[in-house]
Amino acid sequence: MGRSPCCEKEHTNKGAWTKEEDQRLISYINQHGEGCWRSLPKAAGLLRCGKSCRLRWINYLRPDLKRGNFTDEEDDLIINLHSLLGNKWSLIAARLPGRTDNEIKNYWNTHIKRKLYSRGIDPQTHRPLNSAAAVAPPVTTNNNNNNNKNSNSNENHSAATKFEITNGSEEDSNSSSGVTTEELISSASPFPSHLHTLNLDLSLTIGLPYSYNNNNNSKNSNFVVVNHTHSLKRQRQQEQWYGNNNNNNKGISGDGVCLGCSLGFQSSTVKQPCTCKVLRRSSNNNDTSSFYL
DNA sequence: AAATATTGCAACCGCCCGATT
DNA sequence: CAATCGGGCGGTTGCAATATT
Repeated sequence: MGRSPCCEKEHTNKGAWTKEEDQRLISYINQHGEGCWRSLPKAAGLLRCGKSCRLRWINYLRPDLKRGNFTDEEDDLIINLHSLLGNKWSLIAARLPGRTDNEIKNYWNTHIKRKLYSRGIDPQTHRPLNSAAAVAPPVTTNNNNNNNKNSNSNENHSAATKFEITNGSEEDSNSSSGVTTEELISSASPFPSHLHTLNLDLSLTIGLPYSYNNNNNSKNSNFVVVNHTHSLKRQRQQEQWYGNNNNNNKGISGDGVCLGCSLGFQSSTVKQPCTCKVLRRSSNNNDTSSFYL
């Protein structure tokens, strides 16, 4: 039954890759192409897990990677795509040639979050921070701002296209809604798909329902449980951005949700487990969320 | 200049899903 | 049909580099 194990874990290297390992991987893939990551390490003479090889290649060694700083246009595109797709980094990365999901994820966590916070926007909900815990009316995220040098006239798109994501958990809301991600993105953009990397001017109105509930999670539930524990690192970061929370409940806000949770932080370590459980409502069949573009 | 704190990012972990046996 | 794997993904961690005290 089944297959043989992926790799002998006790005989694999971990940690940072050496130049020699990189070279071996590059030359092997140049010769044989990508694929069959399971057998690649042995064939390439690497003492690495296939997964590790794949990750190294995709995130670092691939020749088509665009290294270096993100442009303002890329920033805006990431923000807009995130408002549509959430933490679907691979989908977002697919719209940014030369960028990897890992890179975008890191960039989001280290730069864009802060940028949005400084603008008074909750990076998880893309709503103004002071309305984060309330059921708020839709907020328009309009890219025709001062930073956008490519503000092509886009008014038709602002009003013309409406998406309804009608199902499921955040995991794959598109697949079960009848609207594919590709359609979603393509419809959102006034440009051909190959130009989505830049000049994408999404005037978004996001009307996700936003309420907390204490229901238990289950596969068929309409709710997604986000069980947070907060790393000290993130906690410090958060305190730095917003000031210390002097609440005696150590960050638990009045509605029973700690500040970190209410702000959408989802990191965790074993050091500081947070007992707070946030039930974040997802869009589903009975819970239509609309995007006005 | 040294110690300490913070930041950024590469890499790992663990889970999920479809494919395979 | 069940067990198992491969590939892929999102979340998290470890650590080097950098900034601050």
